[in-house]
Amino acid sequence: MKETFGAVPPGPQPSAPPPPGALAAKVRTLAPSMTRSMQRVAEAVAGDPAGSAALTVTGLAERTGTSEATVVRTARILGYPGYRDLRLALAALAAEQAAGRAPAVTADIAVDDPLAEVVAKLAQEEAQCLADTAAGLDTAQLEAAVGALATARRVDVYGIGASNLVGQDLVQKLLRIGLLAHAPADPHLAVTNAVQLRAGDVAVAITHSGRTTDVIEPLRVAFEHGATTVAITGRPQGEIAQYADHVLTTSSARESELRPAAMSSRTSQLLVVDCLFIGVAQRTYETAAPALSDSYEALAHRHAP
Amino acid sequence: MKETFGAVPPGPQPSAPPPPGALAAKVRTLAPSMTRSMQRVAEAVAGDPAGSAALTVTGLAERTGTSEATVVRTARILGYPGYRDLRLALAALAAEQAAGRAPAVTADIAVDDPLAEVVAKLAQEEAQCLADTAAGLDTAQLEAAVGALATARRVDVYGIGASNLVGQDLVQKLLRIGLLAHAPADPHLAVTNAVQLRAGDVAVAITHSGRTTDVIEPLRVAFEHGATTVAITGRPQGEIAQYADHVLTTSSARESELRPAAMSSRTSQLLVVDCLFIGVAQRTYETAAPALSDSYEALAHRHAP
DNA sequence: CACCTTTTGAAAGGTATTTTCGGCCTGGTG
DNA sequence: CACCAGGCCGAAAATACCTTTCAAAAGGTG
Repeated sequence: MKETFGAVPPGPQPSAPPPPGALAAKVRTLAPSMTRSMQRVAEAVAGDPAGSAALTVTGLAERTGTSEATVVRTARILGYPGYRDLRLALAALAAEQAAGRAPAVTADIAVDDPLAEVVAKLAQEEAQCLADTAAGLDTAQLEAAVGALATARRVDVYGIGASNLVGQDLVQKLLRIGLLAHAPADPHLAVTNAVQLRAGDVAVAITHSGRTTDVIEPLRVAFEHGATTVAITGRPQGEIAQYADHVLTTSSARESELRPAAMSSRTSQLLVVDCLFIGVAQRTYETAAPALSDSYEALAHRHAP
Repeated sequence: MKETFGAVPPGPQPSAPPPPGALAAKVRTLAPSMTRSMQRVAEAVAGDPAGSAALTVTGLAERTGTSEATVVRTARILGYPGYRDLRLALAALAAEQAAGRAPAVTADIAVDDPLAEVVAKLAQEEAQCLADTAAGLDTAQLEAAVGALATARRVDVYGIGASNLVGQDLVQKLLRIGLLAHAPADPHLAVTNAVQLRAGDVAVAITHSGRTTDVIEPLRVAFEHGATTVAITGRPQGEIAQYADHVLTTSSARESELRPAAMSSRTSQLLVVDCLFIGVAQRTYETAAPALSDSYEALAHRHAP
């Protein structure tokens, strides 16, 4: 590997391919798929970006009581080509949070919190969740997914429970711009539907855990039948990724007793769904725009004057 | 490291520690003491920190038409032990100034926005929406609604289209903590249900416009049958308020062509729903907590290992 | 308890950075 | 104009750092 040699064009290209500030979020998202020693490393870099950026691989390995290999592996999991790049990102992150605003850590919602506080904390948590998701979303994957949807002959959306509602949201939106979409709530029906899919069709699976059998199964079937498959999940390493052409990662904020992870995942998922929708609407603007206003007008008489 | 010691004019102090920010200034100050090729390097890094940080010594040497040695020498002049450290500082600087120009009041999402921007704008808009809603939510009304729900014998949730999905979200949550709840999607069914309600029951209506006939109607029926009625709407003055004992106001952010108000209202509505749920869960903690973990465990086997 | 899978660190193998070293250009001088 | 410092510069060697490999250790499983 020659690293970034001739590959860099002489022109100005300031944008950063690796996400800048999403590190803490990514650590949280990916921690479950890490081994113990990797988690130690991830914790160290998330906890002290500045300090870690000052260390070499060997130094960081020593500080975390692991080996160089583990440090590199962790960097890979976090989405960087190697430690060198993680280190750069750490330096950037440190500067950013030194210069910028406080990360604003919210306390968990407690049983005896007054309602006013509950409202504030919930709003804050969900906002954080949105920021994390936006920061961690892989634009290239999104682009690919949007492209597939925009030209899809037919779209199936698989999700169970709360995720099914998100799926229905997507379906409602897609229908409004003229796409053919379904979000079967019944797992058997989902598989039955999936069998019908072929190349040119798109299947979207939504599952926070990435391990929900009832959602993996229809996606697998769709995948094997040649449909383009998209997974919206909080565990991009999960089993579901095996059957997904494009993986869109949602971030899960910390969970508390009263607010399980499943609850906050919905916010992330909806953001991703909205992005998909807007993307598709942009690409099919000629037909989407009139379809949107048509559907608006068609509903007008259902409202009181 | 003897290097060009005697050659450095005694004027400006070489500044021993590695300061992060004032790089451009330093380049200007130290430029006189630099040779021509060094100046080219210094200019390049000062002019495009981000781009330079992405390059290796060799890459930067090529871009500036010099050699690796010169790049390293320049780094030394600028006060760093070597290029490696200059590179880290550059990454930090780039992040810093990127964060600086971040705020940028969100413009509307345009048809030709690149996806990365769409993601950022959507996240920002929804976060704004959350903040607005949290700020505008009447805690007393919320408290009252929570109280009614916590002791309800039965809960009906009315909503159509996207709002119905929000209603289903609420229903799913309430079911998880042992409440009896329904969210009929069919307006006729909704009215049929509403007729059954009596004092001690709760009806929740969700409509952004506050004028959706299909939602007003069942709420009116419920109201007239003595049920406690709650309205979640963006128009607290709307017709629906007439039949609501408690009105919870959602905020609607500005709408754009591609993003109708209905879309952003969902975020607000979900926040309100979450607040209701948490409130109820707090007040029924004794039964809610075990019910929550039961439902979690019951689903465990539906996940792959 | 044997077997297999996963995880881990030591050491080998590469790359990127730093240092060395000699050529070359510049400008001054006889 | 020829010659000679004196320092600038880059090719290549030397080193530091990062990455990969691989076998041992740890952890599960039948």
